[in-house]
Amino acid sequence: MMNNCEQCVVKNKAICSALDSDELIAINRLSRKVSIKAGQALIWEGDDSLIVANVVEGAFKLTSSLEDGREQIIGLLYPSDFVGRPFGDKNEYTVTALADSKVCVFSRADFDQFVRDHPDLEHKLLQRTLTELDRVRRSMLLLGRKTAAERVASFLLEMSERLADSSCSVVGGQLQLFALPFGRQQVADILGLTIETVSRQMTQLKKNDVIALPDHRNVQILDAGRLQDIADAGA
Amino acid sequence: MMNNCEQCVVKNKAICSALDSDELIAINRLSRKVSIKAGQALIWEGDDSLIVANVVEGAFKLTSSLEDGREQIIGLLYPSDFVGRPFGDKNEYTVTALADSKVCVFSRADFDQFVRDHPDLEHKLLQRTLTELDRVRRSMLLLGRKTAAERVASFLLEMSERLADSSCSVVGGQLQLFALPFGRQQVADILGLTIETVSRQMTQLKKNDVIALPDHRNVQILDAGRLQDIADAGA
DNA sequence: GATCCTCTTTGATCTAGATCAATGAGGATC
DNA sequence: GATCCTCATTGATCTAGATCAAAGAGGATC
Repeated sequence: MMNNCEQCVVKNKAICSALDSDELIAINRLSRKVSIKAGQALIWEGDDSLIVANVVEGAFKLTSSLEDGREQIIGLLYPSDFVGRPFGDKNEYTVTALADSKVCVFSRADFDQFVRDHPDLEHKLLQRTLTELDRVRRSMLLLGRKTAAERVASFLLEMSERLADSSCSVVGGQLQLFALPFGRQQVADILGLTIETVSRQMTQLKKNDVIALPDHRNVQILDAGRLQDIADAGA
Repeated sequence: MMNNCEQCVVKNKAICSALDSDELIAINRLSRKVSIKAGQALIWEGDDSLIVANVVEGAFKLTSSLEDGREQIIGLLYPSDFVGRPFGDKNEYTVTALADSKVCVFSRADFDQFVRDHPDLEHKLLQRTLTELDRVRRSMLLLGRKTAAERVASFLLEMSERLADSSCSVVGGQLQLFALPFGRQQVADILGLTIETVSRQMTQLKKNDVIALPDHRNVQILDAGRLQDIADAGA
């Protein structure tokens, strides 16, 4: 079989890292690698939960929407992240590729069974889920109580941290120059704002020399302390 | 020992239901029952995660706040719910009793170890965490994209469902008359609104005969269909 | 290098919900 | 049953951010 776990690029970071080589061979038999084009959906809100997967390459957004088209991004997924709803019957959100991506897909039934038989794997999955829960709760404070300026500042700081491991010019665990993996509309959908408000807040930060914007996608943090102050209390 | 798990009121609903009687005896040795007065905190945001617990009686709110006092309720806990952050070093939120309550407390280190040795318990914990994650994500859509009217309607429906198992006059899995376990300010903190806006929305629903308000704490749903429509799209 | 196209910025105006300010309505306590 | 409380409602006003409406600003494609 071609999709061999042994040579998988995320085998050390994904939940599979809990498995030894015999177990990897077993789970490999249950999986198939699938390519997804940017914009294509992997899972639909409201559908039965039939598959779960590991992100191997690319990026995904997790969204939930209202009938009239209002959309909220409720999560982002990067390589080694786990996607889908094990041990449950419905998917409560849509998962869409933000860039051309590759995932390692399992049927949910197979996966559920395999997890029950491998407590170490289940433990990894629990840890991931707990971490994700913490992250999601943090964004509830942002969505419920923060102003537009605070939201944008918090977002830029989180992105600089989250993208940090994949690059170079790092100061204190934060990346000082980074490329946003999405456009303004999607930033707006993450922050519960409109595209215009996001744009205005960014230019404001630029005017105050807190950040620089070499182009639409790239952001450079000039004054991380100031940005942190704005994120926490709008100062 | 007095706090015997065998006679615990939540033993069939809490994660402990995964354990047989020998295991219950073992976990009993690790636990102590603690009473908490309404308003008292059990866990503080930012503190090291030293304890975890099961709610036995009462209710708790889970909050996160900004320096200037703005507060967001990011979760609610009822009897049989699990509290705390296992397998992690910090608590990211404060847990406060909303009513006089009882919890069954474990040291986090003991609990972590016990869970690792009992995969069925870990599985229950994972299921709970996944369900909670779904719930929290649903509220991200509410906080990020719903109007005040939609938020209040969604809230009333969720409360009627969540309180349903503990009472009588049920229609289609929903409780038609129920007592809110908290005041208007806390409803506002759940919905990311102000107390005045919540109050206005409630009187509006009353005027339109969608709900009745016998008194400040009690709510009666008169037209569940209408309420559902309002919750989903503001109709 | 002109013509699209899509995405972003900027400006003007509007409005949902916040804020400010009384007023009402139980429920303890004396 | 008067005096405090605390909490909820109602009203008047204000404002952050939405909405509406142009104008830039790259990149593709020809």
